Amino acid sequence: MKRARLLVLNAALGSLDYKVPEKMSVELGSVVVAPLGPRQVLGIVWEPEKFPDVDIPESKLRPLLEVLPVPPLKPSLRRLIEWTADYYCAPLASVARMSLSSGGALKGSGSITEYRLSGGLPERMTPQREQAMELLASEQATIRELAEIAGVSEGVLRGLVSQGVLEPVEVDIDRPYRRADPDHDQPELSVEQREVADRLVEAVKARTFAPFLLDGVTGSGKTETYFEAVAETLRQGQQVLVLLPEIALTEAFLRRFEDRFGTPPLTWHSSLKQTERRRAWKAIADGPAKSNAQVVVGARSALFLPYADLGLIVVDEAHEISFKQGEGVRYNARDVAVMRARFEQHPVLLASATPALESLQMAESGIYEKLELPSRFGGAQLPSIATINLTEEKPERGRWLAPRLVEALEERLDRGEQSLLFLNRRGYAPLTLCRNCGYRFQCPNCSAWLVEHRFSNRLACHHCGHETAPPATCPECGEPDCLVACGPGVERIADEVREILPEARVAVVTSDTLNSPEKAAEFVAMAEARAIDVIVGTQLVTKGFHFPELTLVGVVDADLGLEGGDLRAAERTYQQIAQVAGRAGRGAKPGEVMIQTRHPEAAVIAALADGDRDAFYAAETEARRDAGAPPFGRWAAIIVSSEDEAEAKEAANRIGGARPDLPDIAILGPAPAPLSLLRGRYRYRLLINARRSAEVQKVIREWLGALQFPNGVRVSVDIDPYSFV
DNA sequence: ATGAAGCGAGGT
DNA sequence: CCTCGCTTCATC
Repeated sequence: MKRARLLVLNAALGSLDYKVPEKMSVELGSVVVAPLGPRQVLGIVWEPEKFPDVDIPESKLRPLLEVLPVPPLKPSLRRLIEWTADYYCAPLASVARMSLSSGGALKGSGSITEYRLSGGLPERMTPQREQAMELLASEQATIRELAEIAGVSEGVLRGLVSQGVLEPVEVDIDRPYRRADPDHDQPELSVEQREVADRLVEAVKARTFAPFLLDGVTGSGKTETYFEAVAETLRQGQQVLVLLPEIALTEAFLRRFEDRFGTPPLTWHSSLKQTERRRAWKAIADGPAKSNAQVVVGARSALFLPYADLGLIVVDEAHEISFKQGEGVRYNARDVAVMRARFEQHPVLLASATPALESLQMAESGIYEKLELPSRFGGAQLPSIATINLTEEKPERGRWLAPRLVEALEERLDRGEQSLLFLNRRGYAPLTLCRNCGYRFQCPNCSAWLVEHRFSNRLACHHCGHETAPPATCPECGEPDCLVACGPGVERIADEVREILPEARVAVVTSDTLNSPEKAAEFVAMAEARAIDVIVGTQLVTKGFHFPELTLVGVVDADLGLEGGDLRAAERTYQQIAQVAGRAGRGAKPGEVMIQTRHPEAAVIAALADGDRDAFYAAETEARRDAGAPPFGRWAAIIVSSEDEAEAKEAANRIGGARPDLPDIAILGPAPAPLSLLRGRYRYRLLINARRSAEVQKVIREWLGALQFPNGVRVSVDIDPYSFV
């Protein structure tokens, strides 16, 4: 009898053995459906020896039900899944699930039915029908997805189907994509770019593991340069994965890609529709020869897809902290990308103008090969940077922009140039309080203030999504008209700009306003057409945008990111400000940057003002070395949470009580986490600081493995944490 | 994970 | 003697 050991896609279940029916053929990596009690689960056939000490008698084995018609997961991907689970102390099943993220939808193949408007009208118009027809004007999707988009029930849409208003379209999920042409439009590269491109092309041809750090100043043309490596990978008949940190970036990126290769790449991100996801997944697994899935541009989740033949990974804006997943499997896509390249034996490129200290260190120690683009493309100059000391040059009362910055804004408007104001705070004001009794609006589910959003007239929690309308009277003392907004958010800065420059066209750019690829595209088009004079934005505007007429960047509050004692605060502040400064003067006209701060003497701010990147990295390196922080030591966090505060505290104390006593590992806490209440759960945290030589993961697994916790308690481990909330 | 079984408290 | 809600157990 043939036996198969499955990695069952159910966290905490581990492996289960099954009988392979006579006429069924499975191999390692096959994706199968298996019976589990009264249910069915998805599983992956795995090497039995990876799960030792299992000995189940044959009589207990039930037969597998079905093998899914998809290529088996390759050994390189299975090793990557194992490595990720091991390194980040996550269940194997949770990691494996990311590879099969279209889930059970892979059953069967062939076609599915989608619907679109036929142009006809219903016999009777109802408000729901009208709403549906308006919102679905240019949509084609399954009934379920259309219902979601239109905000009506599926019944309403089925009514429209029977009246012929929505017409069915058979969609073949196996239909291939359009083929990209590596020689569609070859750009002129500078000498510098050419050298870097040649080195990358050579590495792609070599078809072996080779990690690169592409360190190029903002506006140096990194994308065009690595596109040459992409082109070579296409010529080799292999696949490319480009990881980008934000969806807002992709729109501009996709256009540049299409200009270069004649067709847009596949995209992979959380807002893909189910059918698009299925099609992309299948195409990626089937490989470029069959499906034309040659280049995938995606968010970090694209990293675990089952590429048939990957030949290159590019991590663009590799310093971005959003590559680190903050919940579930807390992996860092930048680091896992390097591991994947190693397992698959191909080059990997980390590109950034402000590399993470860890990446620079790897380059310096010769583990990564460093490639540099030290000057801007097309002769553009890097912007000049000045600081404004807010303790000396004070903004007017109730305002946030210093007179010198206001003057500079006026100048740009007169000259018809664009300005960008950066403040990493969404909404109108971060805190609302009652003038009469001092009541502060707090989230009921989180230990955080509610942020006023004046544009949508809501008080919102940025952690859990809780929202209320601002009341007319204070909920505490009942006084009317007594609520005051404290501190600025981007909306408030935008208001201030409109007051100072009434004729300026102001755009607020945050994840609230640019929440879809369409909105992002619309913003880029307006900015390029110079229909916007002043952009006020959060960190979203620090990335990737290229507006040649933008010549002034104002950083409203450079000190914001330095508060709170985050281990990476200085580095993040440096990166954010350097990146946003990099938006200025990318065209023919020189750029100017003004940084408002109360601490012009702080090392980060001084380094930015002097344009002395090396000084910043040197100071930060020393600080990290002293603190035993990465890359010189390692951090990990254990987060204990429960809806019951006493229970969470109890569990955390028990973990603390069982702490191992080892010479190369220091354990701090437990203490309430900085956000001690988050989404209705009370949180306690232990921090672990280890020497590089310590086997942190092993220690943590053994430490926590020996303990048991009540039902409502969740214990999660964060290796190399980025967020310290 | 998640359904089934086991078990004490309180109700008929 | 039954029902409800909760904990414990097993799933190949």
